[in-house]
This record gives sequence, structure tokens and C-alpha cells, in this order.
Amino acid sequence: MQIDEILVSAFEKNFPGNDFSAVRALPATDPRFGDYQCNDALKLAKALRANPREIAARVAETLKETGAGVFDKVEVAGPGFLNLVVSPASISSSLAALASSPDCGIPQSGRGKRIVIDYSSPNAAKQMHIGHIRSTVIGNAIDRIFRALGYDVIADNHLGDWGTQFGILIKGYRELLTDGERENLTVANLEKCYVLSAAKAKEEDGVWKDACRKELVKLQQGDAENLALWRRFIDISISEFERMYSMLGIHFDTYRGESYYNDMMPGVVEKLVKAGRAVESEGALVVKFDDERLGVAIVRKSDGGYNYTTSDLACVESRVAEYSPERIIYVTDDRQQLHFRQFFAIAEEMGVKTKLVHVPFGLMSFQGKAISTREGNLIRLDDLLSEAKRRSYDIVKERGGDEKLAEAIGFGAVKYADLSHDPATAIDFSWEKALALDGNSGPYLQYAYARVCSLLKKAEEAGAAGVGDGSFAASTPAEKRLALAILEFPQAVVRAAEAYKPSILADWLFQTAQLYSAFYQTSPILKEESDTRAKRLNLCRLFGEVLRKGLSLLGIETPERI
RNA sequence: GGGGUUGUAGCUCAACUGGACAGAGCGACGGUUUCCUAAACCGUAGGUUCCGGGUUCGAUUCCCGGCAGCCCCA
Repeated sequence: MQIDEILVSAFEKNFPGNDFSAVRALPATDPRFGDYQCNDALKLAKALRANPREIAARVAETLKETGAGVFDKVEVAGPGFLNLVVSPASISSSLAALASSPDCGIPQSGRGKRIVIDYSSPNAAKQMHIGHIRSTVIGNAIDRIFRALGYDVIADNHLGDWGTQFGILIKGYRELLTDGERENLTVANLEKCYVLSAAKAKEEDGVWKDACRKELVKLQQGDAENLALWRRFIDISISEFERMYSMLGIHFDTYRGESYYNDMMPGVVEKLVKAGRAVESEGALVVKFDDERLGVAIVRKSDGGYNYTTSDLACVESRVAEYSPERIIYVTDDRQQLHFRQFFAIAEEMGVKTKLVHVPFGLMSFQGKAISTREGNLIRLDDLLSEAKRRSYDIVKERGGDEKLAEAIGFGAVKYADLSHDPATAIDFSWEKALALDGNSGPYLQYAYARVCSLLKKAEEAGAAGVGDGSFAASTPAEKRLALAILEFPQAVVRAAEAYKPSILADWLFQTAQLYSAFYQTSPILKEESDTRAKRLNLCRLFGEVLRKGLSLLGIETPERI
């Protein structure tokens, strides 16, 4: 940014030969201090062996010359803060630069780099429920944010599509479902059949359990009939998942479940054994770590079966070989932190150079309890989305809105409720929170956008669409605060990506929309004289564009009318 | 027992990675519509940032020691 450059050179001029690359202006924490503040005189005091106030004073003197035209006021405050007031003309030209850049100023730092993002990943043959929202929605926002930064993103859905449950399912399918259910097989029926069959597998005599195991072995050995059934279960599951994803505007490039890496697992284990990393322990093959906190990772169980560590290692090798990604991001709940630390450590030892990132999020609970069939508190995603749509439709229809609008608002509310929180926060689900339609909510932002659209449309009808000399309003306090916030948009996107926290972007969107609302409330636009009107309209239009872009990065739609 | 993570207003959460007087939403109370969409805006009340030390110009943030919740491993 221009301001940072002026700052750095002012430091360099006064204290030559030092590294000032970290020097930057931050938005002022309080408007009374000015528009921007620089705290680096304080930070650098020791290195420069000088009094921080003295440093700030000298830099300030330089800034008054080199920053003429950019700064209206340069001030030293407190122990050595540099407070900067920027001229409206300078803000206007920065806004113009932002407006003319193709992606609302988002830096294309990911050009030429490829990443894989692994998210959502539900288990096949089960219905998606509210517990799946977080990985799906947070993962998709990260996906969109990285794409916006220019990365070549491969979104992969690592389905739970292999394992003992399929023995139980196949046995249950054959004997517990009716002919009709078998013909019109649904995920709901598969789930029901699994529950019944699993219950029978717990019976004392163990007959059913053995039969399930036999079906599983047949499947693993490639029995044609069982393999065809398994394939059918997976296909039905994926098409049901895709129904959810399409409602949420989510697209995956690949659906490679655990089964995809099946044949690669013996090779992985062999490699580990050869490298002397995997050793036998109580019949199992395990990897031990120098770092005791990592404990022990089992790579082959005593019964010969593999587990997640092995399949994730196979998976990472496959992805590296096929895509050569710069990094791979895994979005899962925080219970899996130990697993990922172990798996990353082994992968690194085996020569994987790709940066591996785990984005852990707090598990969603309901009424304080984990969401599970056993707790009987399982709310299906389908039902949540229907309810979200229903509730927003009740409100929307009074204004002549249709079902499509109700979906945009209802689904937007659900997504935003999740994305506005730091992923690390555990969320206890409640209908009230998930479907909030006012205050800090998705619909609040959508509403702000619709008002911008309406305003621009009215302006156009009145033959006053803005532009004028192309400058932007940034003089009154309300204008200025909004303008300065808009300039922070690219940084908000970058920070969200660097921290893997879409909440940073959501927070910026809400704060900026609040500034817009305040501006809109106090500043007449269409009634103004042509010059002011054009400048304000330009500001509104740019805010609208940035808001739309920002919401799209969260996967939230922006209807032009509400 | 070991490890991870969280603890901020009545409730739900922020706080740009160490900055100035800790901010929003909901809820409560009061106000704003012959005016560009009131899903909005403005105002009031509400805080020992879990507790105790330490580091420093300065700590919600970093370090040490506790306490509590949740989770993982054995």
C-alpha cells in the first residue's frame, strides 16, 4: 500500500541501514487518533537504541514533507504512536485504484500454485446432519478464498466409504429390507438398515455378527456381487450428498473416499517397515515418535486391518504424485488433532515436502451433548435447510419474494451463523442461532446489499448513476470511515486465508456493513447536488461490489432485491 | 496419569497476533418512518478479560503455576 511505502522510506531516511520491511500503518483503533496509526517506533526503539518518542518525532517531521498531499495531519502521541490523518483526495484515489482492479484488489498471490482442500467428507450410507455443517461450510469458504487469491484449488471430498460398516450394511440389505426398499434404495433406508443390522450384530450368539464379517471379507476380496452392492450404496450416497451441496452452492472436483487408496496401503506399510520406522508391537505395526507427546501411531492392526494413519499416508502420496500441490489443507473437527500431528510427522519423515495443514474446528453439539444417533439428537441437514427456507419464506412472502429468495436468505443465514465464528469455537446448535435473520447475520449483509442495488437503480432511473469525475466521497466522518474500511477489504481476505479463518472476512463484512448503514442513515444521496451525489453514489457502488465479492467468498448469495 | 483446546458484558461472540479508554450482536430500557428498503439507525444500562505470579514503556494476547469445561491418547 502507498501509505506503507511512504512510512518505510521515512524510517529509512532517519535511520539508514536498518530493516524496516515490517513497518506498516494499521487502521486506527479509535477514530479520534486519526485514520491510521503506526506503532513501529515503539517496537523498533530497542533495535535503534533510541527513545521511541524521539523516533516517532523524527519520522513525523519527514512525513510532513514526503507525505504532503497524502496526509492531512501527522502526530506523535503517547509513548510514541504515530497518528495519521489521510486526505480525502488521497483516499478517493486509493478507492479508484481498488475499483479498477479486477478482483476488488485481492492480490493474486496464489498464481501458479496448486493446493488440495479436503473437506466435508461425510460417511457413505448415512444422511448428512447438522454436525456436517462446519467442515462443509468452513471448508468451502476456505476453498473459495484461496481460489480468489489465484490458487489452483482441487476440492476433494474424502468420503468414509470403506470399512466394517459395509459388511453390516450388505447383510442388512439382503435380509432386513423389503423388495420395494431394495428397488428404490435411498440413503434413509440404508441408514435404517444399518441401525437394525448393527443392533442384531450385538446379539449374544454372534451369528449375525459373523455373517456380517463374512460379507465384509467377500467385499474386500473383490466378490463381484458384494462389490456391485457397495458401488450402488456409494453412488446413492453421493447423489444424495450432491443434492445437499447443490442447495448450498458447493462443488467438489473429486469424490475420492478411503476406498480409492485401499490398494496403496500395503505399499505404504512396506515402505515404513523398510525404513525402520514401523516396528512390531503386540502383533500390530506401530510408529513411535521421538516427541513423546505424539505417542504411538498404529499403521497396521493386529488383525491385519489398516487405519486412518495408513490411508491418509497413502492418500498424501497419491495427491503429491498426481497434483504436486504446494499445500494440502484438511478441514476436520479438533478431535483429530493428534491424528494429524502424527500423520504429518510421518509424512515429513517419508520425504513429503508439501506443506500439510490441519484446520481444526470445534465440534458442534446440541444441548451440550455430542450429536449422535445414540443421543437421539440428530437433526438432518435436509431438515435444517427446509426449516431455514420455511422461516425466511414467511417473512419474504410479505414483500412479494419467492421461494428462491427464501432459499438465498435462509441458507445464507445458516452459513453465516457458522462462518462468523472463529473455527476453533465449539458451537452448541440452536435453531435460534442457526436461523438468526437480524443483527450480526447473513440476512443483515444481504439486506445492506439489496439496499445498495435499489439505490443505484433509483439513481439510474433519475439519470444520475454517479461516476461524475470518478472520485469518491471521503470527507464527512461517516463517508471517511466507510471509505477507509473498504480499503481494508483485500487485507481482510489475505488475513482470512493466512489464518484459515473465514471468520476474519465475515467480521470485516459485518463491520463495514455497519459503517455503510450509519453512512446511509445520515447521508442523503439522491437528493444531493450533482457533485456530492456522484461521489456518494460511487462510494455506494464500490461498497456494493466489495460486499458482493466478500459474501461470494463465504458462499453466500446476494439477491438484488429483498 | 500424559497431551490438546477453550475460559472476555445476563447470553452468543470480536479484538487485525504485544498497543492508547476491551468492542459488536441478542436480550433489557428509551428514541427515529409525510425522507434513497425500519431485516435498518441512534441513545442508555451492563466488565476484577477464570485466579495468582512473571516478562516490559504497555498484557485479553507471550512465559510459569493453579482452577474449571470440552476433547484425544494410555
